[in-house]
Amino acid sequence: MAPRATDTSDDSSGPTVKRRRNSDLTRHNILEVATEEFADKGFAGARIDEIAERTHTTKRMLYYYFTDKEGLYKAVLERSYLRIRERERDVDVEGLGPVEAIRAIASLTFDHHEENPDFIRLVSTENILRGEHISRSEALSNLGNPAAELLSSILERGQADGVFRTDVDALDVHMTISSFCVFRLSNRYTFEALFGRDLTDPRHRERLRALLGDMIIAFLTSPSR
Amino acid sequence: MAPRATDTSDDSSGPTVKRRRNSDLTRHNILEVATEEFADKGFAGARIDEIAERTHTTKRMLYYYFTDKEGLYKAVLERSYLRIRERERDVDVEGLGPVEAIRAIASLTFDHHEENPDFIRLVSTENILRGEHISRSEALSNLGNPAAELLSSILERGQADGVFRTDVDALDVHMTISSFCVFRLSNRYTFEALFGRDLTDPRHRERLRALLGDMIIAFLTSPSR
DNA sequence: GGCCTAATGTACGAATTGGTGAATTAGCTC
DNA sequence: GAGCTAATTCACCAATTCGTACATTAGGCC
Repeated sequence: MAPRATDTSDDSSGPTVKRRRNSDLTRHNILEVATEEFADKGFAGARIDEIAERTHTTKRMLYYYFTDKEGLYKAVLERSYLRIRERERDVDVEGLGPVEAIRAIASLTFDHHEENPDFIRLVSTENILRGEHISRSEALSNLGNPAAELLSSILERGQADGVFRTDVDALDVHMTISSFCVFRLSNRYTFEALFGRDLTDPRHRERLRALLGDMIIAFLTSPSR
Repeated sequence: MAPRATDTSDDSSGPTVKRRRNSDLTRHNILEVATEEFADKGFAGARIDEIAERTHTTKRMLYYYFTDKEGLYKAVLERSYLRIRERERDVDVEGLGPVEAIRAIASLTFDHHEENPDFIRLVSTENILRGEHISRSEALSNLGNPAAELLSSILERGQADGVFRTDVDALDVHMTISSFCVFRLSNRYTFEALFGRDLTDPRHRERLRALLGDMIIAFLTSPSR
Protein backbone atom coordinates (compact mmCIF):
# COMPACT_ATOMS: atom_id res chain seq x y z
CA MET A 1 0.00 0.00 0.00
CA ALA A 2 2.57 2.56 1.07
CA PRO A 3 6.23 2.52 0.18
CA ARG A 4 8.20 0.59 2.70
CA ALA A 5 9.94 3.24 4.69
CA THR A 6 12.30 3.39 7.62
CA ASP A 7 9.19 3.77 9.58
CA THR A 8 9.11 3.00 13.26
CA SER A 9 5.52 1.92 12.97
CA ASP A 10 5.87 -1.21 10.92
CA ASP A 11 9.45 -2.36 10.83
CA SER A 12 8.82 -5.60 12.57
CA SER A 13 10.44 -7.98 10.12
CA GLY A 14 13.99 -8.47 8.89
CA PRO A 15 17.16 -6.79 10.09
CA THR A 16 16.86 -3.19 11.17
CA VAL A 17 16.45 -1.19 8.00
CA LYS A 18 19.28 1.30 7.86
CA ARG A 19 18.45 4.82 6.99
CA ARG A 20 19.08 5.17 3.27
CA ARG A 21 18.64 8.00 0.88
CA ASN A 22 15.36 7.76 -0.88
CA SER A 23 13.39 10.78 -1.84
CA ASP A 24 10.15 8.87 -2.31
CA LEU A 25 10.27 7.44 1.14
CA THR A 26 11.06 10.71 2.84
CA ARG A 27 8.38 12.53 0.91
CA HIS A 28 5.93 9.85 1.80
CA ASN A 29 6.94 9.86 5.43
CA ILE A 30 6.66 13.62 5.65
CA LEU A 31 3.23 13.62 4.05
CA GLU A 32 1.96 10.93 6.41
CA VAL A 33 2.99 12.89 9.46
CA ALA A 34 1.92 16.23 8.05
CA THR A 35 -1.52 14.86 7.23
CA GLU A 36 -2.04 13.91 10.83
CA GLU A 37 -0.81 17.22 12.11
CA PHE A 38 -2.88 19.37 9.77
CA ALA A 39 -5.95 17.24 10.35
CA ASP A 40 -5.41 17.46 14.07
CA LYS A 41 -4.71 21.15 14.47
CA GLY A 42 -5.85 22.83 11.29
CA PHE A 43 -3.59 24.87 9.06
CA ALA A 44 -2.73 27.68 11.43
CA GLY A 45 -2.54 25.40 14.43
CA ALA A 46 -0.19 22.91 12.83
CA ARG A 47 3.47 23.31 13.69
CA ILE A 48 6.23 22.71 11.21
CA ASP A 49 8.66 21.82 13.96
CA GLU A 50 6.20 19.37 15.38
CA ILE A 51 5.81 17.65 12.03
CA ALA A 52 9.56 17.54 11.52
CA GLU A 53 10.10 16.01 14.90
CA ARG A 54 7.75 13.12 14.24
CA THR A 55 9.34 12.52 10.88
CA HIS A 56 12.44 10.49 10.22
CA THR A 57 14.07 13.46 8.65
CA THR A 58 14.79 17.02 9.59
CA LYS A 59 12.81 20.16 9.14
CA ARG A 60 15.07 21.16 6.32
CA MET A 61 13.63 18.35 4.25
CA LEU A 62 10.10 19.65 4.52
CA TYR A 63 11.26 22.85 2.92
CA TYR A 64 13.45 21.02 0.45
CA TYR A 65 10.50 19.10 -0.89
CA PHE A 66 7.53 21.34 -0.24
CA THR A 67 8.90 24.88 -0.27
CA ASP A 68 6.94 26.17 2.70
CA LYS A 69 4.11 25.44 5.09
CA GLU A 70 1.51 26.24 2.53
CA GLY A 71 3.14 23.99 -0.04
CA LEU A 72 3.15 21.15 2.43
CA TYR A 73 -0.47 21.73 3.33
CA LYS A 74 -1.43 21.80 -0.31
CA ALA A 75 0.36 18.54 -0.97
CA VAL A 76 -1.40 16.96 2.00
CA LEU A 77 -4.77 18.19 0.84
CA GLU A 78 -4.33 16.99 -2.72
CA ARG A 79 -3.04 13.62 -1.70
CA SER A 80 -5.95 13.10 0.68
CA TYR A 81 -8.54 13.99 -1.91
CA LEU A 82 -6.96 11.85 -4.58
CA ARG A 83 -6.80 8.87 -2.25
CA ILE A 84 -10.42 9.22 -1.38
CA ARG A 85 -11.38 9.33 -5.01
CA GLU A 86 -9.48 6.14 -5.69
CA ARG A 87 -11.48 4.30 -3.13
CA GLU A 88 -14.65 5.78 -4.51
CA ARG A 89 -13.91 4.30 -7.89
CA ASP A 90 -14.49 0.86 -6.50
CA VAL A 91 -18.16 1.56 -5.88
CA ASP A 92 -20.11 -1.01 -7.80
CA VAL A 93 -23.84 -0.76 -8.05
CA GLU A 94 -24.25 -2.66 -11.30
CA GLY A 95 -27.26 -4.89 -11.24
CA LEU A 96 -28.96 -2.99 -8.45
CA GLY A 97 -32.24 -1.25 -9.07
CA PRO A 98 -32.25 2.53 -8.60
CA VAL A 99 -33.66 2.36 -5.09
CA GLU A 100 -31.15 -0.16 -3.87
CA ALA A 101 -28.32 1.55 -5.70
CA ILE A 102 -29.00 4.85 -3.97
CA ARG A 103 -29.29 3.11 -0.66
CA ALA A 104 -25.97 1.38 -1.26
CA ILE A 105 -24.25 4.63 -2.12
CA ALA A 106 -25.62 6.32 0.96
CA SER A 107 -24.47 3.46 3.13
CA LEU A 108 -21.06 3.42 1.50
CA THR A 109 -20.60 7.14 1.93
CA PHE A 110 -21.56 6.75 5.53
CA ASP A 111 -18.88 4.13 6.19
CA HIS A 112 -16.39 5.82 4.02
CA HIS A 113 -16.44 9.02 6.01
CA GLU A 114 -16.26 7.17 9.26
CA GLU A 115 -13.12 5.40 8.11
CA ASN A 116 -11.39 8.63 7.16
CA PRO A 117 -11.61 11.02 10.06
CA ASP A 118 -8.43 12.82 9.05
CA PHE A 119 -9.94 13.58 5.70
CA ILE A 120 -13.07 15.04 7.21
CA ARG A 121 -11.04 17.29 9.40
CA LEU A 122 -8.86 18.44 6.56
CA VAL A 123 -11.96 19.39 4.65
CA SER A 124 -13.19 21.41 7.62
CA THR A 125 -9.91 23.23 7.76
CA GLU A 126 -9.95 23.95 4.07
CA ASN A 127 -13.43 25.39 4.39
CA ILE A 128 -12.34 27.60 7.24
CA LEU A 129 -9.76 28.87 4.77
CA ARG A 130 -12.65 29.43 2.37
CA GLY A 131 -11.35 26.86 -0.08
CA GLU A 132 -8.35 29.04 -0.78
CA HIS A 133 -6.22 26.11 -1.89
CA ILE A 134 -8.67 23.61 -3.29
CA SER A 135 -10.13 26.21 -5.59
CA ARG A 136 -6.71 26.86 -7.07
CA SER A 137 -5.69 23.25 -7.33
CA GLU A 138 -5.75 21.88 -10.85
CA ALA A 139 -5.37 18.34 -9.60
CA LEU A 140 -8.60 18.63 -7.66
CA SER A 141 -10.80 20.63 -9.98
CA ASN A 142 -13.90 18.72 -10.92
CA LEU A 143 -12.72 15.80 -8.85
CA GLY A 144 -16.36 15.31 -7.97
CA ASN A 145 -17.41 14.44 -11.49
CA PRO A 146 -17.18 10.65 -11.25
CA ALA A 147 -19.31 10.55 -8.12
CA ALA A 148 -21.79 12.98 -9.64
CA GLU A 149 -22.03 11.02 -12.85
CA LEU A 150 -22.63 7.76 -11.09
CA LEU A 151 -25.45 9.31 -9.08
CA SER A 152 -26.78 11.00 -12.13
CA SER A 153 -27.15 7.80 -14.10
CA ILE A 154 -28.90 6.06 -11.24
CA LEU A 155 -31.24 8.97 -10.76
CA GLU A 156 -32.12 9.05 -14.43
CA ARG A 157 -32.92 5.40 -14.40
CA GLY A 158 -35.18 5.83 -11.41
CA GLN A 159 -36.84 8.84 -12.92
CA ALA A 160 -37.39 7.07 -16.23
CA ASP A 161 -38.94 4.18 -14.34
CA GLY A 162 -41.26 6.62 -12.66
CA VAL A 163 -40.18 5.68 -9.15
CA PHE A 164 -38.12 8.81 -8.42
CA ARG A 165 -39.32 12.35 -8.30
CA THR A 166 -38.04 14.46 -11.16
CA ASP A 167 -37.30 17.78 -9.51
CA VAL A 168 -34.01 16.66 -8.00
CA ASP A 169 -30.61 16.27 -9.56
CA ALA A 170 -27.49 14.31 -8.72
CA LEU A 171 -25.79 17.11 -6.84
CA ASP A 172 -28.83 17.58 -4.64
CA VAL A 173 -28.72 13.96 -3.68
CA HIS A 174 -25.00 13.99 -3.18
CA MET A 175 -25.18 17.06 -1.02
CA THR A 176 -27.92 15.58 1.11
CA ILE A 177 -26.05 12.37 1.72
CA SER A 178 -22.76 14.14 2.34
CA SER A 179 -24.19 16.64 4.71
CA PHE A 180 -25.64 13.92 6.87
CA CYS A 181 -22.46 11.86 6.93
CA VAL A 182 -20.09 14.78 7.33
CA PHE A 183 -22.06 16.56 10.01
CA ARG A 184 -22.34 13.46 12.12
CA LEU A 185 -18.57 13.34 12.38
CA SER A 186 -17.35 16.88 12.00
CA ASN A 187 -19.88 18.39 14.39
CA ARG A 188 -20.07 15.60 16.86
CA TYR A 189 -18.25 17.47 19.61
CA THR A 190 -20.53 20.48 19.77
CA PHE A 191 -23.53 18.24 19.21
CA GLU A 192 -22.63 16.09 22.15
CA ALA A 193 -22.02 19.09 24.38
CA LEU A 194 -25.38 20.60 23.50
CA PHE A 195 -27.57 17.52 23.37
CA GLY A 196 -25.70 14.87 25.30
CA ARG A 197 -25.69 12.38 22.45
CA ASP A 198 -22.55 10.89 20.99
CA LEU A 199 -23.34 10.52 17.30
CA THR A 200 -20.46 8.12 16.84
CA ASP A 201 -21.66 5.70 19.48
CA PRO A 202 -22.06 2.32 17.74
CA ARG A 203 -25.70 2.08 18.74
CA HIS A 204 -26.57 5.36 17.12
CA ARG A 205 -24.31 4.67 14.18
CA GLU A 206 -26.32 1.73 12.98
CA ARG A 207 -29.59 3.52 13.51
CA LEU A 208 -28.35 6.58 11.68
CA ARG A 209 -27.07 4.64 8.73
CA ALA A 210 -30.52 3.11 8.31
CA LEU A 211 -32.18 6.44 8.90
CA LEU A 212 -30.17 8.08 6.14
CA GLY A 213 -31.09 5.34 3.68
CA ASP A 214 -34.76 5.47 4.58
CA MET A 215 -34.83 9.20 4.36
CA ILE A 216 -33.21 9.62 1.01
CA ILE A 217 -35.39 6.91 -0.46
CA ALA A 218 -38.56 8.22 1.12
CA PHE A 219 -37.76 11.56 -0.37
CA LEU A 220 -36.83 10.36 -3.83
CA THR A 221 -39.89 8.17 -4.09
CA SER A 222 -42.27 10.89 -2.96
CA PRO A 223 -44.15 12.85 -5.61
CA SER A 224 -42.60 15.98 -7.15
CA ARG A 225 -44.04 19.33 -6.17
CA MET B 1 -29.73 45.90 20.57
CA ALA B 2 -26.10 46.49 21.39
CA PRO B 3 -24.81 49.09 23.82
CA ARG B 4 -24.13 52.33 22.07
CA ALA B 5 -20.36 52.42 21.88
CA THR B 6 -17.75 54.78 20.54
CA ASP B 7 -18.02 52.68 17.48
CA THR B 8 -16.85 53.95 14.15
CA SER B 9 -19.47 51.90 12.40
CA ASP B 10 -22.59 53.69 13.43
CA ASP B 11 -21.81 57.02 14.99
CA SER B 12 -23.66 59.03 12.43
CA SER B 13 -25.80 61.13 14.74
CA GLY B 14 -25.03 63.77 17.35
CA PRO B 15 -21.70 65.36 18.21
CA THR B 16 -18.68 63.11 18.03
CA VAL B 17 -18.94 60.84 21.01
CA LYS B 18 -15.82 61.36 23.08
CA ARG B 19 -14.06 58.31 24.31
CA ARG B 20 -15.24 57.76 27.85
CA ARG B 21 -14.49 55.14 30.38
CA ASN B 22 -17.04 52.43 30.24
CA SER B 23 -16.19 48.84 30.84
CA ASP B 24 -19.37 47.50 29.26
CA LEU B 25 -18.76 49.29 26.05
CA THR B 26 -15.15 48.23 25.75
CA ARG B 27 -15.99 44.64 26.58
CA HIS B 28 -18.73 44.70 24.02
CA ASN B 29 -16.53 46.29 21.42
CA ILE B 30 -13.76 43.77 22.01
CA LEU B 31 -16.16 40.85 21.76
CA GLU B 32 -17.64 42.14 18.52
CA VAL B 33 -14.26 42.39 16.87
CA ALA B 34 -12.96 39.17 18.38
CA THR B 35 -16.00 37.29 17.13
CA GLU B 36 -15.26 38.36 13.60
CA GLU B 37 -11.61 37.50 13.87
CA PHE B 38 -12.10 34.06 15.41
CA ALA B 39 -14.86 33.25 12.96
CA ASP B 40 -12.70 34.39 10.12
CA LYS B 41 -9.43 32.70 10.97
CA GLY B 42 -10.21 30.05 13.55
CA PHE B 43 -8.69 29.91 16.99
CA ALA B 44 -5.07 29.35 16.05
CA GLY B 45 -5.26 31.63 13.04
CA ALA B 46 -6.75 34.55 14.90
CA ARG B 47 -4.29 37.22 15.97
CA ILE B 48 -4.60 39.09 19.23
CA ASP B 49 -2.80 42.09 17.82
CA GLU B 50 -5.13 42.11 14.86
CA ILE B 51 -8.16 42.11 17.12
CA ALA B 52 -6.70 44.84 19.29
CA GLU B 53 -5.97 46.99 16.30
CA ARG B 54 -9.55 46.89 15.08
CA THR B 55 -10.81 47.66 18.54
CA HIS B 56 -11.13 51.07 20.08
CA THR B 57 -8.89 50.05 22.89
CA THR B 58 -5.47 48.56 23.29
CA LYS B 59 -4.30 45.01 23.47
CA ARG B 60 -3.77 45.37 27.17
CA MET B 61 -7.53 45.64 27.60
CA LEU B 62 -8.16 42.29 26.02
CA TYR B 63 -6.01 40.74 28.69
CA TYR B 64 -7.48 42.95 31.37
CA TYR B 65 -10.97 41.66 30.65
CA PHE B 66 -10.41 38.19 29.28
CA THR B 67 -7.15 36.98 30.80
CA ASP B 68 -5.73 35.40 27.67
CA LYS B 69 -6.47 34.33 24.12
CA GLU B 70 -8.34 31.29 25.28
CA GLY B 71 -10.45 33.32 27.68
CA LEU B 72 -11.38 35.69 24.90
CA TYR B 73 -12.25 32.86 22.58
CA LYS B 74 -14.37 31.23 25.23
CA ALA B 75 -16.25 34.46 25.86
CA VAL B 76 -16.86 34.83 22.15
CA LEU B 77 -18.09 31.29 21.84
CA GLU B 78 -20.46 31.53 24.77
CA ARG B 79 -21.86 34.83 23.70
CA SER B 80 -22.50 33.55 20.20
CA TYR B 81 -24.29 30.47 21.40
CA LEU B 82 -26.41 32.35 23.90
CA ARG B 83 -27.44 34.88 21.28
CA ILE B 84 -28.50 32.16 18.93
CA ARG B 85 -30.60 30.55 21.59
CA GLU B 86 -32.36 33.80 22.29
CA ARG B 87 -33.49 34.05 18.73
CA GLU B 88 -34.54 30.45 18.79
CA ARG B 89 -36.87 31.12 21.66
CA ASP B 90 -39.07 33.16 19.39
CA VAL B 91 -39.99 30.16 17.30
CA ASP B 92 -43.72 29.88 17.40
CA VAL B 93 -45.43 26.88 15.90
CA GLU B 94 -48.55 27.01 18.01
CA GLY B 95 -51.59 26.18 16.02
CA LEU B 96 -49.69 24.39 13.29
CA GLY B 97 -50.25 20.72 12.67
CA PRO B 98 -47.24 18.45 13.17
CA VAL B 99 -46.38 18.35 9.49
CA GLU B 100 -46.48 22.09 9.04
CA ALA B 101 -44.73 22.68 12.34
CA ILE B 102 -41.78 20.51 11.32
CA ARG B 103 -41.65 22.18 7.97
CA ALA B 104 -41.64 25.58 9.63
CA ILE B 105 -38.81 24.62 11.95
CA ALA B 106 -36.75 23.27 9.08
CA SER B 107 -37.31 26.42 7.12
CA LEU B 108 -36.49 28.58 10.09
CA THR B 109 -33.30 26.71 10.83
CA PHE B 110 -32.35 27.09 7.22
CA ASP B 111 -32.71 30.88 7.30
CA HIS B 112 -31.29 31.16 10.71
CA HIS B 113 -28.01 29.59 9.76
CA GLU B 114 -27.76 31.65 6.66
CA GLU B 115 -28.12 34.81 8.69
CA ASN B 116 -25.35 33.85 11.08
CA PRO B 117 -22.31 32.87 9.07
CA ASP B 118 -19.96 33.86 11.86
CA PHE B 119 -21.68 31.49 14.18
CA ILE B 120 -21.38 28.60 11.77
CA ARG B 121 -17.70 29.21 11.39
CA LEU B 122 -17.15 29.44 15.12
CA VAL B 123 -18.82 26.08 15.51
CA SER B 124 -16.51 24.62 12.88
CA THR B 125 -13.52 25.95 14.74
CA GLU B 126 -14.76 24.60 18.02
CA ASN B 127 -15.19 21.18 16.46
CA ILE B 128 -11.68 21.28 15.08
CA LEU B 129 -10.68 21.82 18.70
CA ARG B 130 -12.76 18.74 19.51
CA GLY B 131 -15.20 20.75 21.57
CA GLU B 132 -12.51 21.45 24.11
CA HIS B 133 -14.19 24.59 25.36
CA ILE B 134 -17.86 24.01 24.79
CA SER B 135 -17.72 20.75 26.68
CA ARG B 136 -16.32 22.55 29.70
CA SER B 137 -18.64 25.51 29.53
CA GLU B 138 -21.34 25.49 32.17
CA ALA B 139 -23.20 28.27 30.45
CA LEU B 140 -23.61 26.15 27.36
CA SER B 141 -24.26 22.71 28.77
CA ASN B 142 -27.61 21.40 27.65
CA LEU B 143 -28.24 24.57 25.75
CA GLY B 144 -29.91 22.38 23.17
CA ASN B 145 -32.71 21.34 25.46
CA PRO B 146 -35.30 23.92 24.45
CA ALA B 147 -34.92 23.13 20.78
CA ALA B 148 -35.01 19.43 21.48
CA GLU B 149 -38.10 19.71 23.62
CA LEU B 150 -39.97 21.70 21.05
CA LEU B 151 -39.19 19.14 18.40
CA SER B 152 -40.02 16.37 20.77
CA SER B 153 -43.50 17.64 21.49
CA ILE B 154 -44.27 18.10 17.83
CA LEU B 155 -42.98 14.66 17.01
CA GLU B 156 -45.09 13.08 19.72
CA ARG B 157 -48.17 14.79 18.46
CA GLY B 158 -47.51 13.56 14.95
CA GLN B 159 -46.78 10.08 16.17
CA ALA B 160 -49.89 9.99 18.29
CA ASP B 161 -51.91 11.09 15.29
CA GLY B 162 -50.38 8.23 13.33
CA VAL B 163 -48.92 10.47 10.65
CA PHE B 164 -45.27 10.22 11.73
CA ARG B 165 -43.17 7.12 11.92
CA THR B 166 -42.34 6.07 15.45
CA ASP B 167 -38.74 4.93 15.17
CA VAL B 168 -37.31 8.44 15.18
CA ASP B 169 -36.71 10.85 18.01
CA ALA B 170 -36.29 14.58 18.32
CA LEU B 171 -32.51 14.52 18.19
CA ASP B 172 -32.57 12.50 15.00
CA VAL B 173 -34.75 15.08 13.38
CA HIS B 174 -32.72 17.93 14.72
CA MET B 175 -29.51 16.38 13.52
CA THR B 176 -30.91 15.79 10.08
CA ILE B 177 -32.11 19.34 9.68
CA SER B 178 -28.95 20.82 11.13
CA SER B 179 -26.64 18.74 9.03
CA PHE B 180 -28.33 19.90 5.87
CA CYS B 181 -28.31 23.56 6.83
CA VAL B 182 -24.83 23.58 8.31
CA PHE B 183 -23.18 21.65 5.52
CA ARG B 184 -24.61 23.88 2.86
CA LEU B 185 -22.79 26.82 4.40
CA SER B 186 -19.76 25.41 6.14
CA ASN B 187 -18.71 23.16 3.28
CA ARG B 188 -19.71 25.35 0.43
CA TYR B 189 -16.15 26.18 -0.62
CA THR B 190 -14.93 22.64 -1.10
CA PHE B 191 -18.28 21.69 -2.59
CA GLU B 192 -18.06 24.41 -5.17
CA ALA B 193 -14.48 23.51 -6.06
CA LEU B 194 -15.38 19.86 -6.54
CA PHE B 195 -18.77 20.15 -8.19
CA GLY B 196 -18.94 23.63 -9.57
CA ARG B 197 -22.13 24.53 -7.74
CA ASP B 198 -22.44 27.44 -5.38
CA LEU B 199 -24.83 26.21 -2.71
CA THR B 200 -25.46 29.75 -1.53
CA ASP B 201 -26.58 30.99 -4.91
CA PRO B 202 -30.10 32.39 -4.42
CA ARG B 203 -31.54 30.08 -7.04
CA HIS B 204 -30.27 27.01 -5.30
CA ARG B 205 -31.10 28.41 -1.92
CA GLU B 206 -34.82 28.48 -2.54
CA ARG B 207 -34.78 25.05 -4.10
CA LEU B 208 -32.78 23.61 -1.24
CA ARG B 209 -35.02 25.10 1.39
CA ALA B 210 -37.99 23.41 -0.23
CA LEU B 211 -36.03 20.21 -0.72
CA LEU B 212 -35.16 20.02 2.95
CA GLY B 213 -38.79 20.46 3.97
CA ASP B 214 -40.02 17.90 1.51
CA MET B 215 -37.39 15.44 2.54
CA ILE B 216 -37.89 15.58 6.25
CA ILE B 217 -41.63 15.31 5.83
CA ALA B 218 -41.41 12.52 3.28
CA PHE B 219 -39.26 10.66 5.72
CA LEU B 220 -41.34 11.27 8.82
CA THR B 221 -44.56 10.33 7.08
CA SER B 222 -43.13 7.13 5.63
CA PRO B 223 -43.82 3.88 7.47
CA SER B 224 -41.49 2.69 10.26
CA ARG B 225 -39.24 -0.24 9.51
C1' DG C 1 37.92 4.99 -8.02
C1' DG C 2 36.78 9.78 -9.00
C1' DC C 3 33.15 12.96 -9.96
C1' DC C 4 28.90 15.07 -9.64
C1' DT C 5 24.48 16.02 -7.98
C1' DA C 6 20.50 14.85 -5.26
C1' DA C 7 19.61 14.32 -0.65
C1' DT C 8 20.46 15.28 4.07
C1' DG C 9 22.09 17.45 8.48
C1' DT C 10 23.47 21.51 11.47
C1' DA C 11 23.06 25.71 13.22
C1' DC C 12 21.13 29.91 13.16
C1' DG C 13 18.17 34.19 12.36
C1' DA C 14 14.36 37.46 11.85
C1' DA C 15 9.85 38.29 12.68
C1' DT C 16 5.81 37.38 14.79
C1' DT C 17 2.96 36.67 18.69
C1' DG C 18 1.04 35.97 23.11
C1' DG C 19 1.62 38.12 27.22
C1' DT C 20 3.09 41.55 31.20
C1' DG C 21 4.90 45.44 34.61
C1' DA C 22 4.12 49.62 35.95
C1' DA C 23 2.66 54.26 35.41
C1' DT C 24 -1.55 57.14 34.47
C1' DT C 25 -6.19 58.95 34.39
C1' DA C 26 -11.21 59.28 34.66
C1' DG C 27 -14.81 59.60 37.44
C1' DC C 28 -17.29 58.29 41.65
C1' DT C 29 -17.85 59.04 46.74
C1' DC C 30 -17.69 61.77 50.73
C1' DG D 1 -11.52 69.05 46.07
C1' DA D 2 -9.25 65.04 48.25
C1' DG D 3 -8.97 60.30 47.87
C1' DC D 4 -9.69 55.97 45.93
C1' DT D 5 -10.28 52.47 42.59
C1' DA D 6 -11.57 50.77 38.14
C1' DA D 7 -10.23 51.56 33.63
C1' DT D 8 -6.73 52.61 30.43
C1' DT D 9 -2.14 53.58 28.24
C1' DC D 10 2.62 52.67 27.06
C1' DA D 11 6.67 50.36 26.61
C1' DC D 12 8.64 46.10 26.66
C1' DC D 13 9.82 40.88 26.81
C1' DA D 14 10.41 36.02 26.15
C1' DA D 15 9.24 32.35 23.48
C1' DT D 16 7.74 30.51 19.58
C1' DT D 17 7.73 29.70 14.72
C1' DC D 18 8.63 29.86 9.97
C1' DG D 19 12.32 29.82 7.23
C1' DT D 20 17.38 29.65 5.43
C1' DA D 21 22.68 29.64 4.65
C1' DC D 22 25.94 26.48 4.48
C1' DA D 23 28.38 22.28 5.19
C1' DT D 24 28.19 17.32 4.28
C1' DT D 25 27.38 12.76 2.42
C1' DA D 26 25.40 8.99 -0.26
C1' DG D 27 25.39 6.74 -4.27
C1' DG D 28 24.74 6.55 -9.36
C1' DC D 29 27.65 7.03 -13.58
C1' DC D 30 31.74 6.59 -16.42
